[in-house]
Amino acid sequence: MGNALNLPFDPIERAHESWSDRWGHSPAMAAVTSIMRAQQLLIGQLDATLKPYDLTFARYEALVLLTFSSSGTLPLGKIGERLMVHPTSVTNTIDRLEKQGLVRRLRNPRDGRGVLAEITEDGREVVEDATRDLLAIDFGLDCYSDAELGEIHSLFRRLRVSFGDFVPDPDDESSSGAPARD
Amino acid sequence: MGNALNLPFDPIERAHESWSDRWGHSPAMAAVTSIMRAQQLLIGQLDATLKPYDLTFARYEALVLLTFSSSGTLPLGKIGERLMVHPTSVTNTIDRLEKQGLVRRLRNPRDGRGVLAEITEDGREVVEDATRDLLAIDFGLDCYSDAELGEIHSLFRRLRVSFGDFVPDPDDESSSGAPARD
DNA sequence: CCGATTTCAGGCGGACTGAAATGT
DNA sequence: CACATTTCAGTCAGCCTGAAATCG
Repeated sequence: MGNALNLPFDPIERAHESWSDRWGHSPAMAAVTSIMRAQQLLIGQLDATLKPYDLTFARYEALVLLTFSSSGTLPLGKIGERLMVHPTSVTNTIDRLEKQGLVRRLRNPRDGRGVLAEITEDGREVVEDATRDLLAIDFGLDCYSDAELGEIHSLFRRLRVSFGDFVPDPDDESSSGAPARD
Repeated sequence: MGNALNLPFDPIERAHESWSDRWGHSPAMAAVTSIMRAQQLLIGQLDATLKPYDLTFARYEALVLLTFSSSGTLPLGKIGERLMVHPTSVTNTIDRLEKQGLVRRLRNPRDGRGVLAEITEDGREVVEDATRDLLAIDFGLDCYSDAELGEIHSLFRRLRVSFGDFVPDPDDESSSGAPARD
């Protein structure tokens, strides 16, 4: 996984202190470095957990998305939209999954320009097994309570809105992180 | 930057709903996908902000670290330790910064095995300018209050401890995220 | 000789750009 | 024709492994 440094001090805290001395206290600087490191640790553990299946978290997500479709198929473009990844990355992801026999490509019967990815029986089995393993490690977040996980989810939803990922439903107060006032 | 999808729905929320139908409610799954997306958005904006200086956030961090040293120098190994990156990644980072004239390599006078990276005058200027720009966008986190930023920092400190990044000072209650007892 | 530090060669998965192929 | 969808070729930064070189 490449971590477990066990330093006798917190390197991020130390950087934050030096930073404050030079440019002034910046909670944003401390937070952003924390987020970067957290993501690095999490993706490391998730990918390590999926390694027995020769999957990465990105490919796992694509596979899961296909199981959510009633027909087990989705146009590549839809996959890219839902996973928020570049079209060429989708092609690459589906290429790998297809070589592993976890999906197959079909011509889209309703649009000759399009291609459908269809999950195979092997793919469905792998998703079930991999999901069991990921749930067993709580997606790397077992140090948090459900309430804290909800807090994280809610805080970052706001960030995604502010970056224009999606337009929040004005009737949904959970999108703002604060109670709605009509 | 590659984002600003402006979807009429939240793709992560939708995935979470389908997930709940199939494998049960998992706040961890929702949180981890939020974290992944947040990191992707943030690194995109940080790197875009640093592009005029031909820097990435990773190289910027190395440069900043050097300014924190009183001599303006650090052994490469120390840089790797503080930034929590692989030794070969440090070599690569310093290579690039050296080609840009922002650091230079020196033989470590106290250890013939070691190499010191020293920030140049150009390097110091670039750090000041780049820092100004990053502060101007609040490191991409301008949608949060200082209290929320502290919350994020504190929550992820706990994650980093649980992954063994460092051993928390037992006298420091901020390391646990919960009040200390005796 | 053992161990620490850094470098080098090389591979890998992911993200991107630009252009092409194909079909609506 | 313009437009949408996917693919291909190629580049790039990042992260890793394994082996070498250098020195304590």
